[in-house]
Amino acid sequence: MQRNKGITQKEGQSVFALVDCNNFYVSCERVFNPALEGKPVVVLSNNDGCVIARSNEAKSLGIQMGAPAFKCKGLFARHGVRVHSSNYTLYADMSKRVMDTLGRLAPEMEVYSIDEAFLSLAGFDDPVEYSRFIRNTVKRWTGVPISVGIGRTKTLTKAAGWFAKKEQAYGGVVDISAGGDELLERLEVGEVWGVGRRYAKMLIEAGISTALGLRDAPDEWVRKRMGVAGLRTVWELRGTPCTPLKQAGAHKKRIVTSRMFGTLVEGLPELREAVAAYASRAAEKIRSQESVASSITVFITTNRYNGDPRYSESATTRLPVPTSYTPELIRCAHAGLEKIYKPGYRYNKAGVMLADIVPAREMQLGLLAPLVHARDYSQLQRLMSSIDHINAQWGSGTIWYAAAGGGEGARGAEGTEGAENRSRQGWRMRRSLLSPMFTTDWDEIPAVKA
DNA sequence: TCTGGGGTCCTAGGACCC
DNA sequence: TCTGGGGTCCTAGGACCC
Repeated sequence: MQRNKGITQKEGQSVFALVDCNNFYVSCERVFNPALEGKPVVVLSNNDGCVIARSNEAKSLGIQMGAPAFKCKGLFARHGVRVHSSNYTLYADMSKRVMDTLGRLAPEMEVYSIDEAFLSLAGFDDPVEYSRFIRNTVKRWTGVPISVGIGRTKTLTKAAGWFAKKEQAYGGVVDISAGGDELLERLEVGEVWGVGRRYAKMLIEAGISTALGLRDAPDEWVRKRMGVAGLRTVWELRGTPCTPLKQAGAHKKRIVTSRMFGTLVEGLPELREAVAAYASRAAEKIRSQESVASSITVFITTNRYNGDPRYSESATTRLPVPTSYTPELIRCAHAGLEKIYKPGYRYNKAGVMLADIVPAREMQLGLLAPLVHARDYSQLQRLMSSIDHINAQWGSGTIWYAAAGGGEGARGAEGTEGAENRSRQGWRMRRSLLSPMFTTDWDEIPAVKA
């Protein structure tokens, strides 16, 4: 290891692969509905707000990523586009299947996102051939098509992956260590991993328009204009690894649960319900990584597009003792909400963020003594883990918190109206075009007729 | 009271990613 | 009617301390 300007560099020959699921959410829908094959298909964000996944056919129609769904209605109708609400339960389950498969095929891997993973292929005689094998195996075992980019650094695998995905001629696998310069010259600088819109504009104005140009830019100049992160990107383009594979099991440093509401919300009671539901979900997430949080932030905001008077505010509460205990987190979230809530506004989004996260086992029991008897504390932990277990087995929302005003069932919006003392539940999501929970709900597993 | 260097911690905001 | 929901890292500046 050698150090220079904040960059850690590893010696030795490295070979990485980037596995990227093609149009992942659309591919998940297709696995269970083969009639979608060859058709233009899109998947919408929560509340059916905008387009977040497109099949190749939909991309060819000019449908943009992030396009508001209401602006695409005409186009969808004219071309018979199949439109789906997002079904994260299904996608998360499919993702796990893909990642489990990859885990069996590579000695080391980093799950980078719901649809991407980096693998280490150091030591394989023929990484290209092996990547084709991986590609076929994932397709056969899960039904999901993938592309693979191969290179000496993660940044180079991303560049290779871009060609593997965009240019069919490669057959889904591209190794950038052969003919790298030619590919880097064909890659627009804005497509480089780590170069976003701002830097792309700056680089183009400075006369650097391709990945190759960026690779050959002087260190000092890059350092000054793009910081050490930019310098790391440039070194990686040159084949020097600066970002190793992230260890499996690394815990998140922040956990956010936030949603746009199904309809605009004015009253405090409804906001309290929404915030309780989000705090409860965030608490589940943090318990699943066996951590506790030392601070909780609640935020609310009005619609930024509809011309309403705008207001958005957040409140952070430091927890006297780091915790993952749902009722305590709901209590603090409510206290924060009371501080920032202003009547007279129509809110369209709220959220809860847990921060200053530490592993539960590192929390010193001594800290707890003045507040909770140690035995009580372990009882609380057992209670939480029983609830999580039941919800995992029988579906999220089987057991929920009264403060959240009714189960956050996987399908969300149904069956909670009418009870006394209950708000109108306008904050719940709209998902009118939802596909069935094929893999995670006993009632919706497809039946095979023999 | 003023002057100065240097260190740490925290926070807000910017840039990026999917 | 109608515009997602997560994350990471870095930097600059202020407060505070010696």
